[in-house]
Amino acid sequence: MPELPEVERVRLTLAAHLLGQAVQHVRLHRRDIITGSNRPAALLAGATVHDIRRHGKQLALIAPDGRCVAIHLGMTGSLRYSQQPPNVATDKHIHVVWTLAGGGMLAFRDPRRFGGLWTFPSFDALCEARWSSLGPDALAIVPARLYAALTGTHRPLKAALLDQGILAGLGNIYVDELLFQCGLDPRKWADSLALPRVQAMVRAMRTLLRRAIAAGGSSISDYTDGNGEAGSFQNRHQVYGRSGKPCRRCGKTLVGFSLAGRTTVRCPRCQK
DNA sequence: CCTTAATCCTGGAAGC
DNA sequence: TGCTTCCAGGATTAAG
Repeated sequence: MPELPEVERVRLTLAAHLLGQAVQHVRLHRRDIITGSNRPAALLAGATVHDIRRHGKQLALIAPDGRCVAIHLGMTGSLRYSQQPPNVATDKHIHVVWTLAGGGMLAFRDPRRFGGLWTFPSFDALCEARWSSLGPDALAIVPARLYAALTGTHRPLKAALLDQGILAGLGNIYVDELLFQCGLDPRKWADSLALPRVQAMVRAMRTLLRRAIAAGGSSISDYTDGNGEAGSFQNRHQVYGRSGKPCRRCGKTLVGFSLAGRTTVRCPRCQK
């Protein structure tokens, strides 16, 4: 499940292959994976990949003239670069394949299809239609902004942190990990945190996300980066997926429960 | 405002 | 072994 660290990994690995490369043609195997024009030019055919940006969990491939494709990987989406053509005949989940002038190929694959592509004539149009409804990126947000957002909502902390309109980039894995790092109960009210605690949370969040990126992200089910490489941060998870196991800090049994419609794990001793 | 539940979808795991 | 059932979850939407 790609969250900020995984999407950033994809961005970094793809940038190395795609920036400055011309898109020769695009092969679309599923129309309904795309919102907006699905004409080849809208999918960057004939253009150069000028920039690859990320906001929260979303990516955008941008052409010099501003044309862009926003990509959300959803649960099982992947973008993979290769020198060889992907085998579309045997893999029914490859929905889009870009062929680059240099011969490289980029494939968008998404078995569960919670992800998708959105095409726009300009970067401004993308921002207006999609990114403006997102909160600040989790790596860029300043404490005062997060404090104001949390103070303005009366919900469990976990529910607020999962809300992409408040903060863009965290999903179920990193919210649970962050709350453990902060020693905070996910059920605690978002509007009960004093500013110093939010300041500490932002610091912990940056550290957590940077470490996860450095480790290549978390490969839980089938996540891999743009080169098909798995990450290793799942081996360093403190709580996510560890319900019933001993807390790595205090030894007490970690407790799993449902919160905000999500599987949640916390340490009853370390998180108050 | 807030909540929960249903929806989309497939593969993997669990149960019988 | 082989079938059925359940479950995972990001984002959106509807209903309470």
